[in-house]
Amino acid sequence: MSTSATPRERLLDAAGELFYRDGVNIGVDALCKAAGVSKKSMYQLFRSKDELIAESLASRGPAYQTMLYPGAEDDRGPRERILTVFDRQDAMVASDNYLGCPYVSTAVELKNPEHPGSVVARHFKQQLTDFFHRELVKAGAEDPSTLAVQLTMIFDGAAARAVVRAQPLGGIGAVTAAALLDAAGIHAGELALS
Amino acid sequence: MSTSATPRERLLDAAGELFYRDGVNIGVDALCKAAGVSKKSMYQLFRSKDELIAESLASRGPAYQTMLYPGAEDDRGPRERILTVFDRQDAMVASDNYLGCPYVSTAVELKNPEHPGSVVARHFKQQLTDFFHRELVKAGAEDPSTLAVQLTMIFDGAAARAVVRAQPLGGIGAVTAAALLDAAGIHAGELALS
DNA sequence: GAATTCGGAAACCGATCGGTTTACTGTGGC
DNA sequence: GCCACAGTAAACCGATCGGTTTCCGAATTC
Repeated sequence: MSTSATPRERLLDAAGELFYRDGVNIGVDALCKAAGVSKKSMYQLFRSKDELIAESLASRGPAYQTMLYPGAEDDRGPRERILTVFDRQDAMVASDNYLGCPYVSTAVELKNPEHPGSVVARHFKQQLTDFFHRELVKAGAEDPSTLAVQLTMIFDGAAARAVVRAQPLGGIGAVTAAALLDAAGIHAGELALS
Repeated sequence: MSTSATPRERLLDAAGELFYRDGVNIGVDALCKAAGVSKKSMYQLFRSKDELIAESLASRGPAYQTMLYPGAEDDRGPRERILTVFDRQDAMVASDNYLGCPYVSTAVELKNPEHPGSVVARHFKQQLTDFFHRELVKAGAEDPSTLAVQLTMIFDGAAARAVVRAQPLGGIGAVTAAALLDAAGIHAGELALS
């Protein structure tokens, strides 16, 4: 455990990992011990455990999205860029300590949709839908809004399937997304004719 | 709270509701108080809280499936029978105290896939996939196994979407399932030619 | 009517919960 | 040297955790 990072960074990192691995009911004591930070420091850096939950979720966002979304340098077509998300999710799911999408899992545990952590989760899901939507518009999809939501749903469905450890069916998310894109007439390398 | 049912039934009912509404971390005291059962009775009816979790999940199964699956008296085609599941899910999701599929949510909270409750959840998901599979075979689907898994995934994706309270898009599960069935060439009222 | 069983109420156990407080150690500025 | 600050360790708070035990009342059985 590196002491180099600031207490705040160490706390956010440890919280991100422990809330994911053990659930949001992990104790504050265990959290602080893992982060090498005193409870006193934690409670003057964050108003409450609930706020730490939300902030640790939010702080994971950029790295998570970078891991999931294709970068701007990927100049393949929208279809390929969309399917990249599902391929990368498949890779994460294959890890045996995968416990579902951190945002959905946290929202499930929190139950209360008004909880600051739930708000962050909702925001992240919207960003995923927005990414799909942008690509679908580029591809000239007929109904990009509906299709973007459908793709988000498949993403979360694939994650749920991994959580319950249903018999693995490799790449099922990508296959399903591809089927939906096929049905919408969105083919490889294709851009909207304009 | 009815005192008519046996302590075991009252306990299973209360557990089914409270574990769903408040999460599996709800205390045994609160549980027993809600059920009108003493802790002593609880612990001689169930070995542990974990066993109660599993048994209450299992006991909900039949009613849940009856609410979700079309009955044998529904003699419409496989496509309609499959879409019925999604329509009924939509109705459940519309309730403002919907907190996701109880089986997936519990598995998410338990984290441990070896937990007896997780085993029950996995079993229920397999039963849903099996239902889809049977209908798809009746419809003469080309690849019923893959398609059944895809439909299960859409089911769980729609539930996840409701949990994070993403902007509601009514019937999106049914629409997506229908799109997948269309793509597979499974049309209304159609039975396999044999 | 006596004995036995069932089950609820509640005390009890050590551990942990979220959160606060005190006391102490380092490290920087000046 | 000295002061102020950041931060850790640990005690402390009342509440609750999963689980066990004791006690006692209300049935059931013969």
